[in-house]
Amino acid sequence: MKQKKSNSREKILTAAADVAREAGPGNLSLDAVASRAGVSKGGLLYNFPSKAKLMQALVEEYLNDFQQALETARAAEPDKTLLANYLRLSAQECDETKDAASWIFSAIAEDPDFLTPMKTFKRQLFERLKADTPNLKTLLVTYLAIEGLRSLSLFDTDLLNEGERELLVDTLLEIANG
Amino acid sequence: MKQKKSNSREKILTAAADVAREAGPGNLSLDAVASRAGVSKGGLLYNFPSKAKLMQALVEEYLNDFQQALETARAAEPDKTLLANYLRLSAQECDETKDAASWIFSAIAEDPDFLTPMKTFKRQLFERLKADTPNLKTLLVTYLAIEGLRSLSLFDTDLLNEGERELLVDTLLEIANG
DNA sequence: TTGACATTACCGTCCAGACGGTACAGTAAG
DNA sequence: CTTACTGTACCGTCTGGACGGTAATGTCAA
Repeated sequence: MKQKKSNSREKILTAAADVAREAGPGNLSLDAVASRAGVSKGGLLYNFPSKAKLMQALVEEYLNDFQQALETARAAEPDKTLLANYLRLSAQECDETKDAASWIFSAIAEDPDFLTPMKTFKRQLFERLKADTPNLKTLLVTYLAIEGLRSLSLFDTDLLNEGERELLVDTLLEIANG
Repeated sequence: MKQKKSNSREKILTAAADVAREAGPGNLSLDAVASRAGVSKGGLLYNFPSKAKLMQALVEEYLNDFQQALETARAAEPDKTLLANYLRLSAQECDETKDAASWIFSAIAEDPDFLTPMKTFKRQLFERLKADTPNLKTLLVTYLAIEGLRSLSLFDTDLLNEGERELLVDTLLEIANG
């Protein structure tokens, strides 16, 4: 019964991400989100009874999307290892969505506990990777490196140029497949 | 002695970091910082004319400390490469200061531009590393991996156990020296 | 030495504005 | 009648920071 929902929910969620990016992570107010979404404040509160619920939904949606993308990638290239799929998908995500995940800082500012689902998600995925990857060193180095890349993109630090990023990802995939 | 030693400044700075950690990044209020530092609000505003200045000082102090630690480490072990020194120092920093840098999120919530000094610092250091490291692949992989480790510790994600972290750092140093 | 003034380093209060959230009446569609 | 809102009015709280003191510490002239 998950599939119902008005399109307002989706509009509000993307509006929240937009406001977080444009107004800054600390200025994510319900008023701003509502007006950005073209919805009244009452309407927002109807869909998300509190700011906390909105944040929660933001995190859950993000996690869902990633999971789904991972499964899709895995189905599309079953010959590749899970690690290789994960690395490529993450690199791609960092590449395209410039700082789309800036709302994460809003969530942290509101309450760091909102990240708990992300942590458990990461832990589960890491366990899966450990079970699937024969060489622990390989996993550690490549996983952490891609985590570093994610960190740079999250903080909007353009430290690497195009060539360097490409070289890095290629190298990581090489290591993962070696 | 031209340098007036008002120890209030230092007290306030550490108090700010403490409050950020304990009350959460989004609840860093001047009142809380002042009372935590054992200083009145007026006194706080005397030392830091605005919240923005306080944040700025926090960032600058952090950067100064790191730079100083790096130079010290370099002087102590001149035979090691700059990269090796950087990796070890960063790993150590992630290890001991659990989530001491939680105030960073406060700064971001206040205004993401507060991170600009950190970005330029990183860029300069990275340029230095590039000039000093013959193999670019080596630099990219190890630098990003340590950045990943820093990210995990910043977000307080205890993904790796003691052995894994040790294995990772050893491997990185091996790669850097290989 | 002393008295007068200046600066430093801080105290404590007050306030305007922003924000999350509530309440409630209305409405258009199915 | 229910669902999914709109719109307005409102409340309590929190927060940055402006402001007016004030005690201690210099500084300097007589």
